[in-house]
Amino acid sequence: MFRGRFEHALDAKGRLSVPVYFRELLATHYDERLIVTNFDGCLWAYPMAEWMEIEQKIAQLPQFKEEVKALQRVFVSGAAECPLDKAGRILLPPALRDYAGILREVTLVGATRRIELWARERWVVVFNGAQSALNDMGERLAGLGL
Amino acid sequence: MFRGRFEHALDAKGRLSVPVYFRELLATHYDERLIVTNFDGCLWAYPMAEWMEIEQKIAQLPQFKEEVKALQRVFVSGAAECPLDKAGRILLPPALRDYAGILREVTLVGATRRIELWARERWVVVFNGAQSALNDMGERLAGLGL
DNA sequence: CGTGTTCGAAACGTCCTCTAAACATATATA
DNA sequence: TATATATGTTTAGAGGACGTTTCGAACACG
Repeated sequence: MFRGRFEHALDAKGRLSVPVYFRELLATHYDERLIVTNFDGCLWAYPMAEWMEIEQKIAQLPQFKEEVKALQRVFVSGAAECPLDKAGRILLPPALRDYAGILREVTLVGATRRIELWARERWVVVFNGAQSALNDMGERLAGLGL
Repeated sequence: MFRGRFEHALDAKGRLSVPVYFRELLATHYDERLIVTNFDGCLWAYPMAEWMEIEQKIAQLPQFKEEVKALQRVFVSGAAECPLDKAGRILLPPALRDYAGILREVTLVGATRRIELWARERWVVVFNGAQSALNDMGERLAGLGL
């Protein structure tokens, strides 16, 4: 399970060094392949095995439903395989970088089954938003069974 | 189960010495690893085993729900492992200190399954707030089955 | 009232991990 | 063959992590 936050920077070639902590998780619980896709104004990175499960589920959904088509057109079509190189870095395709507004500074966000990649400036906004959302959703949160 | 209140202070490197009482609880009922995360303007510290249960539950929730994403972005992404060192201290990462407004003085609050860490000034306010809240919530309190 | 013990705070000092940047090599394309 | 793009390697140094010791205050006990 991914958790924790890390501040990294792309190198001149658009490569992002994955934090050692995540690398070790990947090495011990998964393989070293990540699938990265676009969503919510940031990038979602999944270990291959997790991604396959999700893809499988999407494939079972009614293919003519609007929300399914939309999901496929954004979430599935954006997906790119980004294997870790020998220095523990991943190369982020330009299209994904553009989508997420990533130029150099990236905040890596451990989010249980995925890692989110945010352009630093966007993350600040989103984090505060999420926090106030949690306050406003007290009851719904309680409903989650935690 | 954690209970009681303690007033401690960080050292120059941001380390917090955990009260002996909590240390002994950890040693006898858990292992010596704590997961610390940010919530409600303070820090929540869980024994690893407790944390894993919560994380597990979060992983089972619908990942596209707003409240789940918010929870992951605040609660899960804030989580850092803070093992006890040989002097019974934990190192609080700067990001967590900032979040909780902790500079030096910390109030450690035993809260059953977790320990809360508060910046002293905030704690005073929150404690009084909780007190009046208890008065206003007589009925809801009764509904808890105690 | 004095003594001893426990525990937290402070002050040092060292080690070493990790990232980022720079450099080098390979591969592909024109 | 030359140039651009992708991939790999190396290095340095900054920052963080960790351990130890000493001091002092608080407390308990005789």
